[in-house]
Amino acid sequence: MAEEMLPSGYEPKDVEARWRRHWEEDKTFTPDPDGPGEGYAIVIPPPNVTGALHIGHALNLTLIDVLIRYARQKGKNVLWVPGTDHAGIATQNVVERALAREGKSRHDLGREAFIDRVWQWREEYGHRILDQISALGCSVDWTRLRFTMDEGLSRAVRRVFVQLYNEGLIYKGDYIINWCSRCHTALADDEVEHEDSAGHLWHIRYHLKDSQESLVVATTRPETIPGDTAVCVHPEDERYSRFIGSKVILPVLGRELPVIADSYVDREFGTGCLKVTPCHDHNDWMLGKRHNLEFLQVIDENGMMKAESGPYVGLSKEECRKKIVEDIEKAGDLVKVEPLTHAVGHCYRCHTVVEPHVSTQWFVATTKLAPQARAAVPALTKIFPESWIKTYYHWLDTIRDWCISRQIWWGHRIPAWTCQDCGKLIVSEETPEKCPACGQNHLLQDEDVLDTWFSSSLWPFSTMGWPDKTKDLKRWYPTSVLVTGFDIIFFWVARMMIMGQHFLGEVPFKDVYLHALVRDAEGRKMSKSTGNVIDPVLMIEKYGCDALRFTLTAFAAMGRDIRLSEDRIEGYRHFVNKLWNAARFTLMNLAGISPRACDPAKVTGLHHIWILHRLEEVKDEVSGALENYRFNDAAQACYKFLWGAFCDWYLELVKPDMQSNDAQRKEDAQYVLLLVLREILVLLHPIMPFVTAEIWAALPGSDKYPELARVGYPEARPQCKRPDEARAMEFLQEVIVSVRTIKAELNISPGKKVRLLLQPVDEAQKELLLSNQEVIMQVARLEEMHVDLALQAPRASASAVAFGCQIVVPLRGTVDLAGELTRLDKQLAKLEKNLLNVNRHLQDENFLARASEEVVAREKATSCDLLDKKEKLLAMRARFAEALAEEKS
RNA sequence: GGACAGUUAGCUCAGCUGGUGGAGCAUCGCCCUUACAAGGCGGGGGUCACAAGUUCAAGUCUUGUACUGUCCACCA
Repeated sequence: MAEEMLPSGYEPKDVEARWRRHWEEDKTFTPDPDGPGEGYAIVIPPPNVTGALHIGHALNLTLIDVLIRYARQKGKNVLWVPGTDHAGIATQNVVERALAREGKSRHDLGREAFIDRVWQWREEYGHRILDQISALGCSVDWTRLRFTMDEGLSRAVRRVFVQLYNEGLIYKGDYIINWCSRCHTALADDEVEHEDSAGHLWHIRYHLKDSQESLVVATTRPETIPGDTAVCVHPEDERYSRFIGSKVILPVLGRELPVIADSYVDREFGTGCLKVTPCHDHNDWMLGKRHNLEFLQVIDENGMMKAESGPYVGLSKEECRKKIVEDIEKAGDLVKVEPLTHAVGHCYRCHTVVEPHVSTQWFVATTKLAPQARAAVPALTKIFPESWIKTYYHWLDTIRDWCISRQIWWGHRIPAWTCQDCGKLIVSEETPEKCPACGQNHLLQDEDVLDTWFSSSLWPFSTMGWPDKTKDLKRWYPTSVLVTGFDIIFFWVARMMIMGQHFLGEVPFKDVYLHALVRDAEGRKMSKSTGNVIDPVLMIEKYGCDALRFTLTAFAAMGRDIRLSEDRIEGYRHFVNKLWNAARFTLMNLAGISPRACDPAKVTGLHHIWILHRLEEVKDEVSGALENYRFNDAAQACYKFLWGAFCDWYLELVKPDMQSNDAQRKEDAQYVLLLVLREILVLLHPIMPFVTAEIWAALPGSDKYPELARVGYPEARPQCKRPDEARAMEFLQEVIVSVRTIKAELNISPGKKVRLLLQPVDEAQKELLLSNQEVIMQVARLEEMHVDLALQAPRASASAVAFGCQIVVPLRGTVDLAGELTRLDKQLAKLEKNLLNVNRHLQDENFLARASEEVVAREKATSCDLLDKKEKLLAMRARFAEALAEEKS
């Protein structure tokens, strides 16, 4: 590929496909655990196997890939494990929907056939998300691809379950849990989404048993009345204190209920009188336990009223609500109904209203495990941005035990068996042959499967072969950083911390970087129903992967959401194109040469010294930014350097060198040009792997050095840091810009060559101007340049001042002379404003006394410069005004 | 009810340790200058949400207010 000319337009599609194939076949990203370099590992947040790449994944994966590729450049031994999650409920739902289209339910198939069907589905569609990860250019190690239901990972799940059970940290019990009657399964607390919804507050009269008096309770759920087993008031509520200990009659059903007192009750809310339904409300459950109340379940797992509800048996809970309100109204006990907005729990998967439900479930005693995970932050694991630490603490501080059993089919089946003969519960990694207690073999495995997040919580070590003592684990655990969205800090991050510490004795990652959410241009969440999704796959097709990646990186400022719209991606495609064209220019001028050894610190030529100086700066900026997860800064630094310095200035400045007959001069320029391009390609490669790799391969002599994905981060070149020369270059740039501005503002065509007269402040400046005369003349488009320490400028001239040097462009009759006066006045006004600001400080005694010497000196210098410039401009303006007046007369 | 963000140019956002307000896009003017019109050059545009405080000096630190957003929480 070497030394070919690049085509005139960058065609991402072919290029990307070619490099992807190459990297995969070459196993470029498969590390050797015995290889050199410090270990650096990131595990992918495993996307759902049913998923399609959305923009959130794209952001997440891009940022990880940037870190991963950068770490490789820094000589680390880098592992990125890819994989997918079996996503229990989500996947089951997807397959069930497919079945429904055939008019079947999973029950028609039966458990085994259904699970086969899910595996089949995975075979067919599970690679889609993986292909998309690849399309995004992720440099994962495909040889280590994992799936949470793999044999190895399943073994890890069983090992963890059994050990926790034996340690008493997993237990089985009757509890009130969140029940989704559509998914037909328990949900963990954080799988319930609370949403405000408009409801009603029914005020209902409960008559006292032994008196004519009554209590009015307020409820949002009258259908649970049959399950009431007490009425509760606040112990210090004077309105009700006399009723405590007496009995009330349950409306319609007529049962007797005790009146109890508990400070849990909010006296301000409703009537201050609460009906207690222990089986159908989390708080009432708590009250029931505390006061030893009866537990009466009246709604079943399908949302239907049970026999215990008496006359309402067989109704749905919605029908029951209507009916029971009618009945109470008929009896004259409905005091009033008021509208109420309150939070109602919904299933995070299917959005059905969640019903608190009492049932037998398995739990992990996270209350016991949480303190260790809490203590690890920030000592062992740092969280970026820090603002999330509090949230992390708060969640662990208020955690309840984690309900891990799910009444679905797709997932890790709980490794627990009950002996049908003697009732013994056996928890074992392997399927037991017979009951260890009675020796019979009538064993029945628990029907439930584990919460998907159970296997996810093991991901950092299960993917590395645990529980075996593998080389990978030794080398790469704990991982270096976890990069993920803050939305799964509880689901996933905290639980990985818990499991990692418990089973490996070490936190699973040293850093956690929580990135933002990607929103649409209006700041709304992207969702299919709103129709505002930006499909990353489509963006890659339209604009190329590198443009998408650069956009996401450039917007990834810490702790802030990203508002993305398609035209931003389109905008950054221009940047990709700019790089491409800069490379084309470079190659044009490098035809036939091969890189030769040369000491860049010895190169003469101010523009070379300057660009090499800037290159050192940008190298520091990029590495500093990436090491602190400041992705946007890294992208910005590259952008500014490539476009603002390299393309806008340097490429223009070397053109005269390239046309020169001086072979040495041309060679030097070629050398520096190639060097700078190569290093900027390396810097950009983590963000834009494809276009940079493609250009790299086309550079002269590319067959002699490794491909870009294997090239290290450029070494610092301290001898090239030359701030004084860089400053001198800035002076020349300002001279050139001044000429351009004069032309533009006086309507002189930019291509029109003009005469330039310069009056430098001293010999050094004069020398500087003279030695760069050719460049200035070309870039500023001059026909003549005259430098004179004692310049006698013609009065009819446009003028400016840069670094004290007077810049004069004599005007001929063709231009609008009056324009120059307004131009100068505008400049003077701006100058005056600045001067006022600076002098306000300098005239303030407090400032002079208290500000640091350094600052005072700087302000004084600025003031002098401004004053000098002002005087020079004023003098020029005066002479010009005279000339103008003469001309008029 | 608690916690956490955000409020800077028409739009989207940078601005880390306090020292004369930046970028991209958009806009206006001039240019086909042999890498790039997906481009070049130049210009215009901001009492940095509001108020008080600390300081010689505040977009930057403190407190409060307003609005926006997110998360958590059992108000029946």
